[in-house]
Amino acid sequence: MPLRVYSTLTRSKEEFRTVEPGKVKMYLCGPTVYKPAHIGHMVGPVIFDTVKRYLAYSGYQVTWVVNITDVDDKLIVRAKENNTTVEALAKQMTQDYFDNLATIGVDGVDHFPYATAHIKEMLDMIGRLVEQGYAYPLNGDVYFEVTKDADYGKLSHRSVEQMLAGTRVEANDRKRNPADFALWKASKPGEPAWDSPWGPGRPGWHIECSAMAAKILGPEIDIHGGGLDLMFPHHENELAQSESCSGKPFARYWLHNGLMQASGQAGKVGGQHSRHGDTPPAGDHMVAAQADQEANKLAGSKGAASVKELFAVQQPETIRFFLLSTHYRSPIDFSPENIAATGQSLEGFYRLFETYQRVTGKDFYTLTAPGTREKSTKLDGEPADLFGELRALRDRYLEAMDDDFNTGGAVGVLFEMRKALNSYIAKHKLDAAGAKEPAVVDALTTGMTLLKELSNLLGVFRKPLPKKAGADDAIVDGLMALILELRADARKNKNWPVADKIRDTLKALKIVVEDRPDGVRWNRG
RNA sequence: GGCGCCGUAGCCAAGCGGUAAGGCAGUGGAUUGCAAAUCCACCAUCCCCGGUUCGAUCCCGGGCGGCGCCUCCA
Repeated sequence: MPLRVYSTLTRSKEEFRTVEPGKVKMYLCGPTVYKPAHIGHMVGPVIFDTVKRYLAYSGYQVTWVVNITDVDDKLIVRAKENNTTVEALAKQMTQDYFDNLATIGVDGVDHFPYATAHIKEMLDMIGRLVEQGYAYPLNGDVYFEVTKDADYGKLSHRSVEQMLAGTRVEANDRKRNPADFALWKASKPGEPAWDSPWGPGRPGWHIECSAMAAKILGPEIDIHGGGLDLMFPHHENELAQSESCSGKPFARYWLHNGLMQASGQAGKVGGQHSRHGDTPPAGDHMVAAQADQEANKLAGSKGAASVKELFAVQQPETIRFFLLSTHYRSPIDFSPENIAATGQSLEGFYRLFETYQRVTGKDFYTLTAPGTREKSTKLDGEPADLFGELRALRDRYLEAMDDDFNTGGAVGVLFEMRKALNSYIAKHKLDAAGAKEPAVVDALTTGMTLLKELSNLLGVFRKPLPKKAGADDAIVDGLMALILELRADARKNKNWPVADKIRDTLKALKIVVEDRPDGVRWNRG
């Protein structure tokens, strides 16, 4: 099965064919760097990082660009609030963004172009649009004239007439059409400004993506990504500018990811109102509805924790897994409970890695797994039952990913693979004392290598989890060694009450003690 | 008002024409001094009503319910 992707442009799944054979040009709308990133800002990067991994695995040479918007109204406002400069604020927040990407394992971005470093390219593009009659200057501003673009609205599937009816498009007499949008904005005193043929000003919101994508990737790209919320107006406008300027189709596939949603408490209040039967005053209803909406908008909600705060209490790997456990186009309900449930479900994998270590003396994390589909782990010969099952699972995994990057389905297969390997270990009593058949152990390594190969594609299980311990490690280790030695003595003498008391008391302290055939294991819970 | 999305077990979540993957939780069994972990087994007819079809969770129509965008929020 060839790779198929869903494009917003056609509202359907299409076979994936690149502009240039074997090469993929991918652009993702990046952040406006005016405040610390929250979880929602990680959704796109994690998804498209995974997309890139999968495309590379499938044999493509991928170039991925994510822009950094470092000039914008929000930046100007916030810099003023914080008594700093736009430059300083942008620099600080860009670093925050980079740190978070690294933490959550997004390392496939090839270029991070800055808007302020591409003013010239933007002005060139605006100039061409004006020359070609798609744009007009007006009192220092320059506007794109939507009616000049015959297929304007094709991405979000709306027409100019539709947009005018019943919308709140800002009334502006001076514009030729209310839907016309700014390519260039004349600056007010004190605002960041660049010289232009139309006077000092700064770029409009959409032009930077058009200009930078064209500069780095060329006028025709393969994949354009972004959050669903950006589809209109941002992507629609970006598309209009780019295609009007170049006369070529801008992006072959538009991929929009679903948004992160906070389960809103306010919504429940509103719902109860209506269920109780007494009609709340219209005003209250409006307030409840608004509060509800606010609660659902992570970006808008002031309480949304920064990702850094989140990483402090949740493993970044858990968050990444959480984001990939559902299809990228679906909205995800963010709640501490949901994240915790994901963390819980990952425990079994870490257990398996430990078991593997015990059985073979090898570290799962340092296994070298094949990086391409062509060279995928060999599963020929014996044991036919295990290898046969793994082959089937691999097929299902790749089938899921080939179907519009269905990471949710792929994650499910990973769980089944875990079960198959655990089952194999149990069947051959590999985790028990005694000599083991080398061939049987080698087969396990082959299976684990496949697991590594496939989990690499999701960007998970790449590195051991950081230890939970604090600075008192040496002391705790020493004390634990002593306590467990005393407990071992008690057990030897079949003094179960003492042994169990030690284990139970430690458990209350969040230290889990397990008696294994080959010795005792303890862990901070 | 316009453009869309969604409704699968207690929760999360694949499947989208041939009688429902997986995970968490739960239940029974194996193992264990007892636990933990692990293994084995069990655990849903897919919001409702019509239609198309030999056959629908999956297609079409109509409801009901939830949600997003149209506001420089990723």
